[in-house]
Amino acid sequence: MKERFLKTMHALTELPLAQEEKLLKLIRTTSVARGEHFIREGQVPRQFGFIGKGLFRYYYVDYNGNEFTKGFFPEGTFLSSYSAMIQNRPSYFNIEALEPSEIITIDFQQWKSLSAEHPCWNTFLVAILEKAFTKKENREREFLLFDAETRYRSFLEEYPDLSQRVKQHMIASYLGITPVALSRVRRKMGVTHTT
Amino acid sequence: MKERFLKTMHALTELPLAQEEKLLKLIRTTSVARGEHFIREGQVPRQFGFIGKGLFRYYYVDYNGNEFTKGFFPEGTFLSSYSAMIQNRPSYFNIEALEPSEIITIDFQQWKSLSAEHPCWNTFLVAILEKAFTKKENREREFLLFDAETRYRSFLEEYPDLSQRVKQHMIASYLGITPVALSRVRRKMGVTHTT
DNA sequence: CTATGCCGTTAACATAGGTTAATGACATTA
DNA sequence: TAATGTCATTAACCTATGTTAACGGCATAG
Repeated sequence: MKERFLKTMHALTELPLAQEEKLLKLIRTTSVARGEHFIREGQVPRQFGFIGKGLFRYYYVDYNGNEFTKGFFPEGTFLSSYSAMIQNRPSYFNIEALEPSEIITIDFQQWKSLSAEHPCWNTFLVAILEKAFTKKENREREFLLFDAETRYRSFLEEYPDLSQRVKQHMIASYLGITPVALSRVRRKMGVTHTT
Repeated sequence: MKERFLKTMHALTELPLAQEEKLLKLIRTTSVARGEHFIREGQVPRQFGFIGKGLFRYYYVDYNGNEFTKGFFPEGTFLSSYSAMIQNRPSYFNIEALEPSEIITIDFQQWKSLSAEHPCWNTFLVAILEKAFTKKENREREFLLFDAETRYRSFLEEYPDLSQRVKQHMIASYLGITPVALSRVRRKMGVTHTT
């Protein structure tokens, strides 16, 4: 897992060896059972993570108790309620493991101290934030321009494996529709149900 | 305008005087007429801007020619098709002045050279990107959780002055609905039309 | 002043998607 | 095996929003 983590880091920025070693001293590894939460709505995040193995989803719950999936995060991606963490306020959403997962965690305060030490960390942050921003921008575009069927096709293209790993009602909640509506879209598209 | 620009920069990061002076050598000021475009879909952005006075909107056009407003940007904010600019690819959306405006422009290549010189520029970028990300995240949340009326109320809260400065069909296209639907929502809310 | 065009409203109708409930497939547990 | 629970599908009905078209107010050009 550490290797995958370092590979991902290196792809995002150049890391001086001394800095890399300091970072490695901050990491902890944990297992997360399926259904377990990395963060719950209302909690102030004190750490962020990196997924070595497994799958997570971020989701909101509305005033009626309905769940809306903000995103899916598979192995090789970072894990955090970022806005809440940097503003030191409660998270608006939940992060839940959809599969038994192995993750790395890093304490945010320790990370902040480290990142103040060397400019490479800001380069890293810029790279991460640019990626995240571009992704959100694209999602905004799809909500503005596309109907449910087109958003579903786009989801299938972007995450070809997830339609096998994730329950349909969660995909529906990611698309902003009900499971019933997704089922209708699938029938219209000629997709057939496989368990 | 230069003063406002510097004030905004200082609010985002600490600028060594030498760096500030170099930045000021890069800026150009321009007037943009109402209806004129800062960037058009399909163009590769070569510069970004800062709005000293006026108002802009970012908008997509779909395959049917319908316009969808991505966002409104008033004085004191930055102006760019950021994802396209950093990836050196054509912009997916247009940026248009809704009012006669005064802006500062900065050439992206020159900015890149400057920003490589000193870590303060990455700190600045991180601050900007965190803001932009948080804003997009919030918009995603509203599309997922809220119906059109709730999104309209939220728009009115976030941009109290814009309902006076912006035509309703543009507000509708920002909310992801038609002008007809917005008019219905307004009637239901008891809002009365003032020109 | 008059003609024109743009905009917001309204109405009538069409459609996508929400809601509820029933059903069958499958997996889990007693 | 039987009982239970979860999930995707389907149907019937409902509601929000899209589409088209008519209308009136207002600004602007002539």
